[in-house]
Amino acid sequence: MNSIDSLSTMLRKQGFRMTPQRLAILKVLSDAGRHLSPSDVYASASKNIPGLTEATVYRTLEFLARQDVVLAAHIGNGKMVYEMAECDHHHLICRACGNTLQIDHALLQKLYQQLEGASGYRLTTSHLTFFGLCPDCKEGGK
Amino acid sequence: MNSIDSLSTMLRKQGFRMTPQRLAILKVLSDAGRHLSPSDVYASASKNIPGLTEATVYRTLEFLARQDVVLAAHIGNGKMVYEMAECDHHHLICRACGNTLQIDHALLQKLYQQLEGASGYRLTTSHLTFFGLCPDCKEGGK
DNA sequence: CTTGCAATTGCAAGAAGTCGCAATAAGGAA
DNA sequence: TTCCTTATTGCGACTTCTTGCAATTGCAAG
Ligand SMILES: [Mn+2]
Ligand SMILES: [Mn+2]
Ligand SMILES: [Zn+2]
Ligand SMILES: [Zn+2]
Repeated sequence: MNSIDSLSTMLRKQGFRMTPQRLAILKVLSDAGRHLSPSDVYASASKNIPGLTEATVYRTLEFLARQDVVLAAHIGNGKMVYEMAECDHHHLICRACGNTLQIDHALLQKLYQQLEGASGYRLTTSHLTFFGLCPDCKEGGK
Repeated sequence: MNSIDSLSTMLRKQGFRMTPQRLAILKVLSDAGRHLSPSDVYASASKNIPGLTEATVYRTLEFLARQDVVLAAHIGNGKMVYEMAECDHHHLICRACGNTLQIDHALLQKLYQQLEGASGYRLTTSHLTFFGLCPDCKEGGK
């Protein structure tokens, strides 16, 4: 649990508290290694934390996202999803068949610099979702 | 209502029906000229269509988005928003103060071509939301 | 080890959004 | 105009997500 331990230490230094609920939710996300919905997280984490409520799951996921510990995304299935913030990436999803592709953030690096230069903003988004048609679905549609 | 008339004709040709509900919702969006939430649309449109239900508003907005007549976005206030699809643009929003900036799609044109080339997908998203810190808020935070 | 404060939780109510189904009605054909 | 097909609506139940508040509890200080 090295990663979770060091995250805990870091968060405690910021004045936040590491409750059993937070640790369990962090462990679920860390073990899954993929996008999970709040109800996925609730289902797994409540096995170890019997009294856990869904409201706490929602608040914890939002908290972890604000601290840049997890990434949040709308991937078009009507539910928010979360995952540990490890590699910087984005998603490209086919509107027709749902096929998805990861896009390395490096590809957007130049655009980000351009946007920062033009706007004066400091960009912090690092988990975009692009939609389109995959090579297979492109054929039938057009 | 030239624009709505021509949209109606176009949609009818595709086999869709232009109901009073759809026309009223389209007029609300067209008159507003800005992002509206489903409940904003419902509040305005139900003045002219007494029996209108929120479920119909949600379904109509989703329908119009799928037909590329309106653009949908999550702009970070917890509610979906919609607007007529007129100029292609994106949004850059300050996480701290909420200040927003429009970004012309032309700035992303090159990235889109790059992504399409690398993935084989045909990209259809044209209403992204970027988050960051505006020049003012950047100072205090860092 | 105790104590105390404020961060966090559970609870419960409510807002936001989705969906199946039967009734309605748009609009093309006759 | 009338008829027919089927897209669309209203309804109601349900899922997803948010929020105020009082009770709990992490954890730092003594
Ligand atoms: Mn991801
Ligand atoms: Mn917009
Ligand atoms: Zn596809
Ligand atoms: Zn700002």
